[in-house]
Amino acid sequence: MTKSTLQTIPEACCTLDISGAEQDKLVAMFKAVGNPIRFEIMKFLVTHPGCITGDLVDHLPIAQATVSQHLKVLRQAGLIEGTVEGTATSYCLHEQNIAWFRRKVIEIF
Amino acid sequence: MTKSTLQTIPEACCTLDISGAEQDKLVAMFKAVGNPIRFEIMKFLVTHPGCITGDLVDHLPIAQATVSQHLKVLRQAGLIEGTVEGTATSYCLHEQNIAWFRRKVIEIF
DNA sequence: TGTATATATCGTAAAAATACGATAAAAGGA
DNA sequence: TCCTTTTATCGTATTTTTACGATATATACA
Repeated sequence: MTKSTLQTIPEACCTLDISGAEQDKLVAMFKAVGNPIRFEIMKFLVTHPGCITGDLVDHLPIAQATVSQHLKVLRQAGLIEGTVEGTATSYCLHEQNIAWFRRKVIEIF
Repeated sequence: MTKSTLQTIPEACCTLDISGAEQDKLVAMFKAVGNPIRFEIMKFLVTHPGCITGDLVDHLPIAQATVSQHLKVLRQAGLIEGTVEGTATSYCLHEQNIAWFRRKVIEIF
């Protein structure tokens, strides 16, 4: 008797309205924030909106180049926004995308 | 003139009540779900609660050993629970931890 | 007791992430 | 214009993650 004859996959009890590019975007956000340093950056931006890269470099135990790299990951995930101000760059959470993120988490989990 | 003399770190506009082991746990959850295969597993468990490992192996484009490894990551992050039933293992979301996860996301973001 | 089934774990190769120093780029001030 | 400041990017070493086949483990069944 083959496996497929007996196997009972539980019925889908519901549907989940996420897939494709939207799902990829959400997973990228989870991945971005699923790193201790990047989570710490997000925390710092919640409590210090508009701070510049140097503030984060001071706050974190890693080199400037690495902070910059992490900021890039968060930017590309759409979680934060950088604004060039003179020689500095000011960072904030990307409120609109964060709101979307929160909605999706609530929707799915 | 030194940097510290002029630098103006923006005031903390608020506090964020997460740190230490709790923060580590949350980051681990984000990391676990921040992988396309593992997110797909979570989705499948939402729609097919109580399914067994083999169901996931059938549903995913990767080897059984790899699925098992991903399930372990999700288990260790506290996102899912496995129940041994005969030779099979039935998986479900860990509802209590998922609820905590959702609360924390809402609280922070 | 032997065999089949289901899953977890082991060992390992390949790919990706993380970190750093060095350097480029871009703006401001002397 | 030259120097300083700030940040991003490049090149690269190291670590971690991801994937696989092979194998161990544990239950069920004949």
